[in-house]
Amino acid sequence: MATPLVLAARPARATTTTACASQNLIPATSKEPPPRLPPKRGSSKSLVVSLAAEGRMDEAVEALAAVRGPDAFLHNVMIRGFADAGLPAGALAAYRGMLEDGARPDRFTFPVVVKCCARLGGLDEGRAAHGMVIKLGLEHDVYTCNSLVAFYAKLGLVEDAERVFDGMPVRDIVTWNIMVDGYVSNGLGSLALACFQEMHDALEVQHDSVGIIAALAACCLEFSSMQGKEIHGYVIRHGLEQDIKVGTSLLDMYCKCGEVAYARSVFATMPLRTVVTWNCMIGGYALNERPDEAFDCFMQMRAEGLQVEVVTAINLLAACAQTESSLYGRSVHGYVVRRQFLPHVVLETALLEMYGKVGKVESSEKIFGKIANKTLVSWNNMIAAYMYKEMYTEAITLFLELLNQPLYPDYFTMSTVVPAFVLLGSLRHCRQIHSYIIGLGYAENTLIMNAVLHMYARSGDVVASREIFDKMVSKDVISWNTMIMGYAIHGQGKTALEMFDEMKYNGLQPNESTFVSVLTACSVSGLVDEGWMHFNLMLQEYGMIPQIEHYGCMTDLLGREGDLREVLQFIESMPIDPTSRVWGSLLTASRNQNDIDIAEYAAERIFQLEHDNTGCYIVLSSMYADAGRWEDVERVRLLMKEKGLRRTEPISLVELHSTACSFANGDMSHSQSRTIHEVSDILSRKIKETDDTRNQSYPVPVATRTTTMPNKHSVRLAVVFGLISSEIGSPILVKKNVRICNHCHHALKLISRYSGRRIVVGDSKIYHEFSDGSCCCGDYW
DNA sequence: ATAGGGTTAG
Repeated sequence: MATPLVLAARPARATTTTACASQNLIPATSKEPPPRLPPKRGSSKSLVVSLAAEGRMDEAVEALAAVRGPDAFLHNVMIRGFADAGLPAGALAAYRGMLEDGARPDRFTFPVVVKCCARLGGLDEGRAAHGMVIKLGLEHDVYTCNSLVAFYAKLGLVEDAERVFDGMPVRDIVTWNIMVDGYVSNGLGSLALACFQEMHDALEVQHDSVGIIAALAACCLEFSSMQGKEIHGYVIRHGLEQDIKVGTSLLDMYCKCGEVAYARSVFATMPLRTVVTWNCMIGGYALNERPDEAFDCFMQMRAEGLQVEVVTAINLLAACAQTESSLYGRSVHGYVVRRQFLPHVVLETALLEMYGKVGKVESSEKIFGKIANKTLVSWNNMIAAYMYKEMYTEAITLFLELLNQPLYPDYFTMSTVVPAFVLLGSLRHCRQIHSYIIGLGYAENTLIMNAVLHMYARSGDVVASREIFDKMVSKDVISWNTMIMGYAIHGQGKTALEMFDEMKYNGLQPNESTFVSVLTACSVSGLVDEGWMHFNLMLQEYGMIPQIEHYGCMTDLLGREGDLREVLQFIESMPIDPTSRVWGSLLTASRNQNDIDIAEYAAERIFQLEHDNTGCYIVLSSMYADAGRWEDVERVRLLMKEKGLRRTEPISLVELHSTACSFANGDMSHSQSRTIHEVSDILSRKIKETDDTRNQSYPVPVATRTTTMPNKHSVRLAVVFGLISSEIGSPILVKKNVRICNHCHHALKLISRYSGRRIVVGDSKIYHEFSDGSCCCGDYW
């Protein structure tokens, strides 16, 4: 638009009269620029038309007022003028004015009006317009119906969109494109592709780029590069590959379907690329966990002189998040500050996520605090950042704060925060979060209820898990896997296997994870034959090649049997390189058999893979201690100190009716600590007296502090406190963060007998259910 | 004077 000369001569920022006066372009007495005179117009009608076309809507409204009895055409001009000027609310006001004027809307009115309703998310207004369309007999107009289909699809009302679509006597290519795109934007990839196919058969004309782009987006949703490749073939056959947007969409589709090589070749053969093309390529590398290639691509982009934009930075940050240090991320941060890209919610969220993933949670917090209008994604990422640093209390606190916001937690929120409740190990909290979830209306959301199932099972209440499971409307493989695993970790192997059969009976196809659950059940419950049977079943019946996790379970299973040489042989014959988890399984087996030589061998292998495996040092050290090899205990202690490793402080949490109490080793902080310690001492003495099993009384060296004495272990204090503060006969539930030592395991078996209580202790891997002198784990864990 | 298009966080 041409600016009046008198203004153009003014310095940009000089707005005072003196500045203007000094220029001597405006008379000193005039504070306002002279009124702009409209160019000569033929009539008041054409004045409205030209003002509306220029987007000068205030003036257009005035001009319209001067027209006597404006017709539908002129009203349409006004509506369109507002819409084009980015004022959908104004357009709707103009439409209402049209109705008040008694003008009859026509086939040119509704496409714009309905589109404005869609943009404003105004469902009621859109429905009213739809009613008017029918009243005026315009329901067969293709343009009008197209806008209605798009409107309903955009508001997520796919069925309404389909109803309009189905009722159309004539459809054009745009109708079909809108329907395909409508399915895509509602996450219905396979319906979109079916519609795209149907369109192909129904229309005589070829697909255009718009339809192709929508169909490619559907392939992304379906993670189907196969169908994407078919479309790619169509594109080539019909000469659509020259279209940059089509090329970019193809490249994006390949990236999102994990086919980086194809994406790269599309990229390489594109005659022209836009910034968006580069953004997609950088984002694609990041998505496929190839940060270095993302950086290379970025450098190349800059070398070609392209301007970095916000999306480029966001995609680049995803790559930075995958590097070890915060170095790259910090430099991108500096860059976006210099370019003044901030504030920008998505960018800030990407920054906080990046800092979270490289472990700089304070930086995340700082950014989070500054985001003016946080989205749910911002909250989710901040919670995830806390979780990554194992700051569970902070994660939960933030989650509770989120519940006070006008935002609704989604699946990502829940799946991020539920593990915090799991690790906190408090059933009370589990029940709280469960009721929140119901309150939020997620009771029938399979993904979220799966997380809840898992949470209860991990927190010691597999019965609650089962109740929820039975009530679930639509169970998927994960629900079954979770339930089987729930029984597995509670030592109920038989029930787990029954669930597996029932799952198959219900027509569900087991996947790799199902077998991890099944094999875990067999190993925890010592079902050796069943374990082997299912291990073989994997390949024979389901054509699945056992993965390292399955071998891990088998190692556990064999370790139970006792022949450590056999376990070692099994590990060495595996077609996959054993991981520290597998060697850890051998370590556990050798600890149980008291074979220090093999334990040392396993530990060595673990240290080769993970020099900082704290648990491994602890097991080794306790084996040395049991053997009275104090100089070796000291050696391990020094080694850990050298590496800067500190053992995870064991914490045990006991759940009572109204509260949960946590205990550390040798804990004296509780108000009843004296009594607790006294009772623990009495029990400890009683155990030694009546010990008629394999127990050798442990040597307690002078050098060892009281806190390491087994009867001061956190789990004992928690159990004793549970015993003295709950009703006689009621079960005790304790959750601890590290595995239980054999002294405590032995002691708890006997305590369960003496007290006549069921004592349930969850460690970091499984649940031990002690009753009447034995444990469901069969003394192997 | 009328409808529909590619890139962004988990």
